[in-house]
Amino acid sequence: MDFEINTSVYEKLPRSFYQRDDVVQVAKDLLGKVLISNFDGMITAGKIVETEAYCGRGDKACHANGKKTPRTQVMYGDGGYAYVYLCYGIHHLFNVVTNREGLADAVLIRAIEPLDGLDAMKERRKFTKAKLTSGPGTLTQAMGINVRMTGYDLLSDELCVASSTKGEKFKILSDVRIGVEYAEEDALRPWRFLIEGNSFVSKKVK
DNA sequence: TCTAAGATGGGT
DNA sequence: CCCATCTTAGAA
Repeated sequence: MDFEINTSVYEKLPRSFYQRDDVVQVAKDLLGKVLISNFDGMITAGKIVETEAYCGRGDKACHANGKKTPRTQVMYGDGGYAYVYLCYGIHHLFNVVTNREGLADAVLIRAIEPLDGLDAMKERRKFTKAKLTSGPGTLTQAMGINVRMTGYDLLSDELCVASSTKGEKFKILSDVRIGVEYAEEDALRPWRFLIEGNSFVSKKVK
């Protein structure tokens, strides 16, 4: 499939999309949108098919749950910037910072359906037979996203999220978030969202 | 300084 | 099931 960075087809989401105060709604609205990266002369793009919401106030699963540290600083900034952190010393997980200055919410992007730059993705994934972009750590590797991109403006030309004018209809499924069992009662929040029937999600719901 | 834990992924 | 791998946060 051809993909062109053409504003008549793919339009960057405006800052106001990210600045909304309901991070759960933003997580749902990010499904179906297109994540685009342009690093090292390689353009890659994919449809977002799975997300998770994290709220900075009262959510024990969120890194910035009341605590402001060097790592979580960017989440306290304005919406529409990248928060990328290293997980288990190996995986770079990409989040979209949402809400306004001082309100540290974010949406973790957990899986994409590749649309463009398949060769670059496979090369970056070292041609393994494993999953290409179905998981928060694999999609970042495929798209060349790493912790150095923390703070990147998502309205930039290197890394951005755009809407497709195709307007496909789909049903949204929700489930508990993955890997946050330590968060006690907050682990039960059904804040993982995915596109029903899409085969590129990281895991099916129960 | 020291250390345990972690929003995972891939192989056995 | 097991483990690679290393930053971060919080404790001492």
